[in-house]
Amino acid sequence: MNRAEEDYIKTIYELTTQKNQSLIKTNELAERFGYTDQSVNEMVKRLEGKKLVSFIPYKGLSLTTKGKQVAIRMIRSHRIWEVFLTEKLGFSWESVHEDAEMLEHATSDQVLEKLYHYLGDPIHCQHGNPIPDLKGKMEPTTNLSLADLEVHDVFEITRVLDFKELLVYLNEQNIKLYDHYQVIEKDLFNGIIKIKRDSEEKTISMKTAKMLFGQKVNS
Amino acid sequence: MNRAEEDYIKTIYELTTQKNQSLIKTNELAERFGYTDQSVNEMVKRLEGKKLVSFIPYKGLSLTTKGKQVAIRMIRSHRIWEVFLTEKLGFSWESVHEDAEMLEHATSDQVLEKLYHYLGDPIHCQHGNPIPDLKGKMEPTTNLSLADLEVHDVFEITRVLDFKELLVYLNEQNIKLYDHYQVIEKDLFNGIIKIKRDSEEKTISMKTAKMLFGQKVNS
DNA sequence: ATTGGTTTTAAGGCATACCTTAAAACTGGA
DNA sequence: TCCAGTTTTAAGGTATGCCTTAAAACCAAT
Repeated sequence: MNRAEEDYIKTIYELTTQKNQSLIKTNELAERFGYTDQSVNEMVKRLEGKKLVSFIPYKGLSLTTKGKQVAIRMIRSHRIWEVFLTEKLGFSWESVHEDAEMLEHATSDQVLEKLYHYLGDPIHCQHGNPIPDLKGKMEPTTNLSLADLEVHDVFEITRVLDFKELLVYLNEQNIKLYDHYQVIEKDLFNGIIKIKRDSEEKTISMKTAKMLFGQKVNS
Repeated sequence: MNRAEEDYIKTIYELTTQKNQSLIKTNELAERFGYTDQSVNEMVKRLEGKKLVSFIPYKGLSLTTKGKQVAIRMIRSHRIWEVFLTEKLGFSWESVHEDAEMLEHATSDQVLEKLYHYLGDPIHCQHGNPIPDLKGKMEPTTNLSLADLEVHDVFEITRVLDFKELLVYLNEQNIKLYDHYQVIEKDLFNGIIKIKRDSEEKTISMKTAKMLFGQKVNS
């Protein structure tokens, strides 16, 4: 497994999870990476040869069990490093992605497990994404977003997309993980939602609201 | 700078420092890596093109100022990671080299400096090697070895070679950095040296003694 | 059943970083 | 000064991982 292969595996896993579908297309991968279809096709064949990916021409591709294990190992590594960088080194949550991306590929099993214990066996990264355990099991992620709520609903944010511009915006607005917000207005025509925490009101776009996940709370 | 180039730069620096000479030969590099002379020659040309190495055919090669900076940055990264792995994660000193080797290449300047402060701005790694500062300056290393001493001399070990078999042996013998030992016998014919700490005597080979560095102490 | 658009494959290229074999250039000692 | 041995370069090969262009295969809709 080299860096290029690892990136493919991880991206296939992410796309499959995000789209909640079992098969993805090679051209979706190509678009994500900014590569040509042909390059992706070549790599997919290589990964198929290594039994990491199964590919049915004209249908789509998916990770094998082995491929899934590799992907989850990298996600575990990535999220553990994110916790280290924020909790121990004091990085802000919007600045850790790239560094975690590099470090995750340079981490042996021994280092990863010792680091994990050193961090106190955390269950989530700073963005609320679950950290898979050694067997690859992880807490199911909520896909209920703020945009799915109705007026009067109270919502706890437990997960946000690891997307730099969003995170910078949330910093500016002082919106944090585990904050509770009540929906006070939903203007679908303008695509705007008004939310309130204590006496503080905020107006955010539906597009932004769709990037904040969590669960309803009894108010 | 990719991984291969970084490894060349670092190895050129190490060989130059170890041999205490300004020029090294391409075939020395080839031998160290286990590559052919031709492969090394090609890479040296590439590095020359990037102004990292200067090469005078039939004379030898050396790092340029730029190349030296790159090398020292990597050594800094390597030794900082070694401190982290031993001090924070609890790894033993003989087991950190490979992991530090991987991590050093995956570390941004920001992470390296925050990590350095997190560790309390250490001056040495666990093997006693100095950690260069941000400008590349580092404490000069002692090259006085235990093998250079005479009977009755008292010696403080301040640096040991980062060589797994040696470190395992030192663990077994409970010989640690900053320990003081007195030379009580030097048997050049058999290549053996007897040393004493408190009332404990140890017999080590001259070969081993040559891997332990430090300074004379007034007894 | 044909066709138009999508998807895949084929063929050839490029850069990196390694390899082998063999020729050419240089060095230093007799 | 010449020659033997060392060092370097030349030429061509391999695998990875990307590229372009173009042909072939397939699917679905008419």
